Amino acid sequence: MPRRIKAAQLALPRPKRGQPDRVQDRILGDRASEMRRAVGPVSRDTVQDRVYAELGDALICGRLQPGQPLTIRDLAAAFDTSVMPVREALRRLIAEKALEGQAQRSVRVPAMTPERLADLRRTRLLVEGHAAELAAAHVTPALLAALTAADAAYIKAAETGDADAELLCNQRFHFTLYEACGSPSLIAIIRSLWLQSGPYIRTAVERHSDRHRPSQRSARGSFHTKIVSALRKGDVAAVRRALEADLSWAFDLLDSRT
Amino acid sequence: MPRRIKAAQLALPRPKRGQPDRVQDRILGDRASEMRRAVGPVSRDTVQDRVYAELGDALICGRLQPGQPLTIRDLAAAFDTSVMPVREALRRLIAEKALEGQAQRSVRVPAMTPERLADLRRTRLLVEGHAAELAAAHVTPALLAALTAADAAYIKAAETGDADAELLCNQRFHFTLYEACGSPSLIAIIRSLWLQSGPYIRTAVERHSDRHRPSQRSARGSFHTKIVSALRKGDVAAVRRALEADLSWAFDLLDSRT
DNA sequence: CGCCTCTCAATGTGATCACATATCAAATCC
DNA sequence: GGATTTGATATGTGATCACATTGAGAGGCG
Repeated sequence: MPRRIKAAQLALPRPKRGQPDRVQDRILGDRASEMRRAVGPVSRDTVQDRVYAELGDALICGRLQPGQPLTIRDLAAAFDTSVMPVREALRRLIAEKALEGQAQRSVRVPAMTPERLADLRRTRLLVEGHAAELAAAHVTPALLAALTAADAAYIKAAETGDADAELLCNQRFHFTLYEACGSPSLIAIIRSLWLQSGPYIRTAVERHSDRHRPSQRSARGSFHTKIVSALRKGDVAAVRRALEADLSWAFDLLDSRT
Repeated sequence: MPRRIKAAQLALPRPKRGQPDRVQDRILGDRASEMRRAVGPVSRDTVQDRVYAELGDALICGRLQPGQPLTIRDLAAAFDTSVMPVREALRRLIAEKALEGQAQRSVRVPAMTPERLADLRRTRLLVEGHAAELAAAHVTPALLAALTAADAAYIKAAETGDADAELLCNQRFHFTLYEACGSPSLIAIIRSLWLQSGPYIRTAVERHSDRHRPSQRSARGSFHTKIVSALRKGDVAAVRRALEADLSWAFDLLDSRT
């Protein structure tokens, strides 16, 4: 378990040290940002929003290992900012249970225990299953097209063996489905659950890739395909069953050798 | 809609202005705190933990009105601290969707819309219904005793017409049940949902109290009693039905005249 | 009279300093 | 030699200052 946070884990857009400029200058003074501001009503990001988004991506994609400590000053150095944006970003992630932090103690990525794994599995089956049913209840051709494309992208990524790409495509497929459920509260809950289970899921995916040859790696893709075909038929119950099979497949990999 | 936060809304333990001491001195140097620290492994609270807890209570009990703006400096003055603890407490509540805040803009208690109400209702029925089923699956005599006592306390509070006491007893009854479900992730989700719906639920309860005489105010208590008796029989499905009736009763009051 | 612009106070965000606590290792005692 | 204590360093938390953005009201123009 690495004691220090490595910049590579965060996939930083640009560490760009040596220049004593401030991040807010780089972002707010950036020509691209100015253009975006002029073009559309884009919600003006703050620095802490960027830190939060980067850390969230790192968690969902499993670039941060369970149990790893995250110190404010190290992260601030990695993002080349002061401690303030990091403090608030960590506070948000702790509130969403994506990180755990006791008072006056270092923040850590939660450790993986069998109990926690079983708990997350049960809750995800409940919430994501319901979201899938809601989405299936008012399915549109546009949704089917988007999911078909996302499914194809996932299968392609899985065959290459690139775990990062595979996890990203899996995330896109699922959230394309969930965001069609029309329930902001459910979507927020699901996002929190993904932040919590991200560090573990990567282990499952890599374990599967190690065991199987590229041509056999599309097991999960077949679940996605089943979801799409059930949606096309309008079979709500079958959509839920296929989604639950997909989730259970990943969690079963973790249970088999924890 | 009040533009300024009134200290009474927060039920502050002690504003105690005039003395230029710091809150952390009052808390950490307090004799009671020192005793607690010596006695048990109590998680040492920080100032932001206290601010967070106070604001959370105010939200769940409906002392903050939907749409009301909360400014960092006003809250800091009300709590007699600097802005730092308030900033982090608000950030946590925003992350839990209990408050809404765009970048560079004031934090507000979310406004009540029919869509949001319907969304919260549906999600609460799903999640709290499931938690109740889990709790019913392994019910214990201790749980039954605790719920019976909480039910009695609620009915008593409802008859007095004290909305604050009634809401507090209702909260205690429900969370006594939910915490028996054994799922940390579900409990965290439910807490977030209560923070979100608290500002609206108070309206429902007060509306009911206005319409009915004290002797008729125990409508909700009868739902609680039904939950307990179903639990005693071990009838899981009936527990869920009774809980859903309780929740629907409150939300129906809001739908009837929004 | 209505709409626009300009200005100023209010407010959120970031940076930096100060300090108490936690953490870890070397030193000490039994 | 192992457990305990005592240092020094690391780290989270709170306070304060600085600054850009927001929002509303006064003033001016069509």
